[in-house]
Amino acid sequence: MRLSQYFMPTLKETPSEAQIVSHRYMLRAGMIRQASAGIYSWLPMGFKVMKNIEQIVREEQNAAGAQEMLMPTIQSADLWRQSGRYDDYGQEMLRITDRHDREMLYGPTNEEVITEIFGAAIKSYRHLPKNLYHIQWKFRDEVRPRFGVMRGREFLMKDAYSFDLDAEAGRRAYNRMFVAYLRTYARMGLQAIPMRADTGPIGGDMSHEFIILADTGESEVFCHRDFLERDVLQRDIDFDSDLQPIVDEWTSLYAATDEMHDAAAFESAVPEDRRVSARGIEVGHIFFFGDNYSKPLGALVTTPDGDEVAVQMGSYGIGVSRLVGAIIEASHDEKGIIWPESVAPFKVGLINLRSGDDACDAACGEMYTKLSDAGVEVLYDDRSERAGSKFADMDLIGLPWQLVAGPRGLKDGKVELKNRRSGETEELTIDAALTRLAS
RNA sequence: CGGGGUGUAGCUCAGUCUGGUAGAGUGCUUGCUUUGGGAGCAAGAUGCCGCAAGUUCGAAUCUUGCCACCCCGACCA
Repeated sequence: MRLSQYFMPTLKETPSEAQIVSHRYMLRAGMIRQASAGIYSWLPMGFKVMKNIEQIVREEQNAAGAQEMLMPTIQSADLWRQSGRYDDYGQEMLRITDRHDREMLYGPTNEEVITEIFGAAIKSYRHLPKNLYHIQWKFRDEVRPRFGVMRGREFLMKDAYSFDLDAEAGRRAYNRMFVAYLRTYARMGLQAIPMRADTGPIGGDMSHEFIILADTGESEVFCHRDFLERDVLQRDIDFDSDLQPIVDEWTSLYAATDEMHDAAAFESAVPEDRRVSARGIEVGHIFFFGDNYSKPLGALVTTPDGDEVAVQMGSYGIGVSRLVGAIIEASHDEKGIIWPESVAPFKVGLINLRSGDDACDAACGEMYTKLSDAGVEVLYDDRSERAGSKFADMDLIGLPWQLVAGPRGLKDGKVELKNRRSGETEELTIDAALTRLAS
């Protein structure tokens, strides 16, 4: 993509409404534009990042055996009356009336809809287990939206729902999602820590929040330092195998948000030099809830014995749009964003230091074409801006690599390759730089 | 929902107290000079001063009502 043609309205100054770093950088980098409180338009670059995140989520869900579908944003109030949540949900639910005076709502979550769909189609234990998910916009009418996309009212969420015959099978479904989540975040360059979450009236240990550490996190968290040194991607996962050992490995060490925190337990379980107390951002939540919805909504299956039982369910959410902000919170410096390569809108930012100069234009044109042909996504800054503003913009938008060509280096046939994260730069020939980036 | 605050150029903000032709910086346009970390000079364009009613000869400024947005708290993916 040539920057001269790309819609990327960057700002030099920070709009006054933005407080936290991800919000400031997303506005300054031209990734989003606020439409109204807690509701954003996603401009091309922000949209690209969100799509990259979504794709990682999708791949890992599929690998774990979940099947993608799509449910509507607008739901019927009647369905929610059956589950009893229409009145319980309160003002966070955006209620709508259609032209026939029918009560509708903009879905804040999808348990009712999926349970109805499942219940209408699946009647026998023979068709279990199932795990269905979608990636869809949700709306929760927060009293006070803030932090940009981290806590908007409208947000994109992946929510999966598992259906099993009994609680033991439900645990296996839960474990698959648990491990898939670890992998999903790791692929985005995040170290997410599963923390026990409140299971409410159901009880048990089958609810975890996935938390990443960031100074601007909304809640205080406490955990063992070992979590920060683990790499779940190192081993291959067979989702058909028993995943309990891996789950145990990730749940045996102390990790809790402030609501679940027990200072005495923390101190006895974790040696002093391994204790981490920090702030965290919740980027996912998994929950096993048994027959809470299947019972009232009549999602019953026949058992091998011929009995009818309500199906055992779990739900598994990942805040996709929130992750865009969360990744920035976890990965930035004073100049701007630092994208992990897996979610970066482009891999390389190609900077032509003097657009209009024949040698620079030719060298950049060649590099742009060859990288593009090699399947490398390049944002080519061909604008006739000054070097300083090109560097500043490129640092702000945080592409992993900056490839810089100017008259000075090109005299010797050299270009400069800079790693955004480390700041290291290297002078290379054009061919060497291309080889490096295309590999 | 309680408390506080702000609405003036794309963005950051002055001007409001004390009513009298709408301002600055930045960004934008044009030209020249520049060109390796947000350039210099010159010329230019840009506003229902959040909306509505009122007071007044005259309202960005005073009064009333409304709307929007932000911050703190309580609440949440």
